[in-house]
Amino acid sequence: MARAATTSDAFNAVAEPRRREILNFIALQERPVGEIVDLLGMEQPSVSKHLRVLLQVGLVNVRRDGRRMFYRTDAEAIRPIHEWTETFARYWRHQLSRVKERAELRIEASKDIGPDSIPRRKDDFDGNKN
Amino acid sequence: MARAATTSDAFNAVAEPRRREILNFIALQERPVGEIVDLLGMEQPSVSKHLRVLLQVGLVNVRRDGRRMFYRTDAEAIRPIHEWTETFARYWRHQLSRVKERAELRIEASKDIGPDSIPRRKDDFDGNKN
DNA sequence: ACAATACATTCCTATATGGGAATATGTCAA
DNA sequence: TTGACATATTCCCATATAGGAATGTATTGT
Repeated sequence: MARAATTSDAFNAVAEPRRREILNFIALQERPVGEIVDLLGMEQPSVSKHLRVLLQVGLVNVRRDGRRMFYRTDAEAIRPIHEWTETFARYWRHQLSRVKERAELRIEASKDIGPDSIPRRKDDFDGNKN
Repeated sequence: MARAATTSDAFNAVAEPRRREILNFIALQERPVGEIVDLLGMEQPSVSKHLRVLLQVGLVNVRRDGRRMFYRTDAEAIRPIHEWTETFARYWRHQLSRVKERAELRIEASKDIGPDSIPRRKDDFDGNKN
């Protein structure tokens, strides 16, 4: 099997950086394609294709006005991603407090032993975590 | 150009559902590969390959113990994704309250004009948003 | 009807993929 | 050393890109 289609879900769709840029750009206000092209500096066909992908997974809505198509981000479709990452938030919030504690310990220690005894960042991750 | 490598960043790495499953599974506790294979019901080479991708983008850490390799999710690497989605959270929170308001209005209205005048969901998005 | 404008689609191609199968590597135990 | 165990890697292939270039389609103004 090959990689899943970009249109298979929001996760795959937003993996592409340009598509995230577009979503950011049209989050507050709907915009016609031409504006996206101009302000984000992408090729028009490229933008149309990206918008098509986003539309298929429900990440954007469209509205036609004359010859222009106004696209806008539908934030609701990003929610599943947010929720998936949210389950991990408690871990890094945890880790953050641990890092803070350690930092304080280091400050205490360095008063006596000097800065050379301060472990580099890498050791926090490579070594014995348990 | 083809699609960006799965190893290019966390966004691309987590686009694959199996990899998200793995990340969920080893979030609380480090696990040897064999356990992931058994409990998630994937082929061993497949798990190894997924773990390699996750390792390359820093989404997991490894520790060797004898012949076993213990992997564990590094939640910190998921943070950029969470933060990107967080910028949209305010929109759907917004929209939620708007939906609530509208729901209340509909309830009021339906007392007088009956249920047929309730606009279908689609109209909320297609129509005049500004 | 016709030209101009605004988008969408098609065709092309190099490239990366994920799964299956087979094999290689590394580590321990006797 | 040898065998067993745990994991990693390689090979093969069908598939889906994303971008560039060219072309198609829809809509408006005259």
